[in-house]
Amino acid sequence: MIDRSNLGLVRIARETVQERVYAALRDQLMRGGFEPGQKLKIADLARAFGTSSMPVREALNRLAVERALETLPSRTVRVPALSMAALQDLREARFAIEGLAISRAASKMTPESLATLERFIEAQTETDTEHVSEGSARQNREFHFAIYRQSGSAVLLPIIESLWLQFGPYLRAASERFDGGEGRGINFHVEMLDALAKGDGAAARTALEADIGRSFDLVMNDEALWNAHGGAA
Amino acid sequence: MIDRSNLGLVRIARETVQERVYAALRDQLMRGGFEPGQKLKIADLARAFGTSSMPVREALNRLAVERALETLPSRTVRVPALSMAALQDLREARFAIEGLAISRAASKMTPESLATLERFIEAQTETDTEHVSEGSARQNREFHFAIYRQSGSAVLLPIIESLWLQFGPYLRAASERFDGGEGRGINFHVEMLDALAKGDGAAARTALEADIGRSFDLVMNDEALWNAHGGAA
DNA sequence: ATTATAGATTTGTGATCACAAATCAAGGGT
DNA sequence: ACCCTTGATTTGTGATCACAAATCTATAAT
Repeated sequence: MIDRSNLGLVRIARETVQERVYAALRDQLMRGGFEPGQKLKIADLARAFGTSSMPVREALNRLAVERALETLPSRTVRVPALSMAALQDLREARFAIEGLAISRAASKMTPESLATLERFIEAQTETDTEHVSEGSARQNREFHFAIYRQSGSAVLLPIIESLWLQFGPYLRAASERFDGGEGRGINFHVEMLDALAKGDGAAARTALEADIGRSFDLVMNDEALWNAHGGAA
Repeated sequence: MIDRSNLGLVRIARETVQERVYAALRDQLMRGGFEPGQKLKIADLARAFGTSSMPVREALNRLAVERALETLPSRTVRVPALSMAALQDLREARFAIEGLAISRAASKMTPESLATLERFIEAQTETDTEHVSEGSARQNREFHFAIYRQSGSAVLLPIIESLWLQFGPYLRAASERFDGGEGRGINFHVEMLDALAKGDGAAARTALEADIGRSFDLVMNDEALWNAHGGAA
């Protein structure tokens, strides 16, 4: 089909079609590009990506295993619609797991990693005055995962990514409300950075929980969300 | 046509070939049936199962996403060989996550669920005098997951299953040492049950950590394991 | 004897096709 | 009018094949 003869000595690890499709779908999910409850059909996506059904079905499978998507008994795949109880469940899990990661990171910070976090915060405050929804979500993500990566835990990282994927479809709603909301002044990221700089794991954890908790509050207090599509999944 | 009007209540969901293959491989991994570092080839397994390569590759993919297997840059799949550091990482994660699950379960126990746990312990002590390695591993698994299920967390359960899968290849070594070891008398399961019956989440968590910690100690103190195949993964 | 290289073999990825279950739509019976 | 059934369409699963990258092996050069 496509001629990909070896023009590129540059390429180290070859990139499979499945990975491109997976990355695209994952990104879309992370930024809330799909509606909760929306069904994803293999043939549609294959046509959209210009591939056969094979890479798409493997990408969907992978996302389903990561709990970013759910498989109905009829084998069709859809974006999960979280109930209020499911959101509480997810929030508690994020508190515990990301809390563990940040408290571990607190004792492993280096001047370099602290500087990196500082740069993220600066970039954050710049875009903050503009529009939060778009670039800031990515900045936020980078900031958090820079910390989690610093925890040095190969076990926790993929788990946390899965948790973020599960919250993904609601993240757009959260950041949109955050955009116009009143809580803009408070920046928990600064608190987190300060605590990490001091090596104070407990304080860092507290600030992180406040940060995560706010996102959830924004979603869970949004009446419009729960009237639109029945939240009982 | 076949009448499925009333019979349909029995059968819940049709079983795909992929699921059978997945279940078989997963079970094998859980009981330590594969060597750490062992490479799994699609064609071999397909021949062994009498299927085409398709269901096998999807099952392997799924297990890789669940971290029960790892994919090398050359796309070949193998059973991960955990380093000492990786085991410590895994142990801490299990402390935090399963600890959260049991402390949540402590406030949700019912007379029925307590009775179920008690039955597992009785069955355990019976097989205990015989041979631990085989049936007891399953009993142990059932006991733990009965608790985790009682936590009511749909988020934590699949995460915990993934953690158990990661420890799977070393579980055989642990239970074999446990078999002849001196620590037989202590049964942390009883402590866990007592704490759960009182609704004491903290005590249940402590007992659970002792239980998990012992498994890891048995593996991590086994010199033979680390001399055989270099533990630095 | 060791390393390098070229050819052969193995192995995974992606496309295409056949099949069966599920979903949807229309028509008939109560 | 409503529900049930029947048939058509859609959709996912599994098999087979073509291709390319990776691995292995044997041969040749130093």
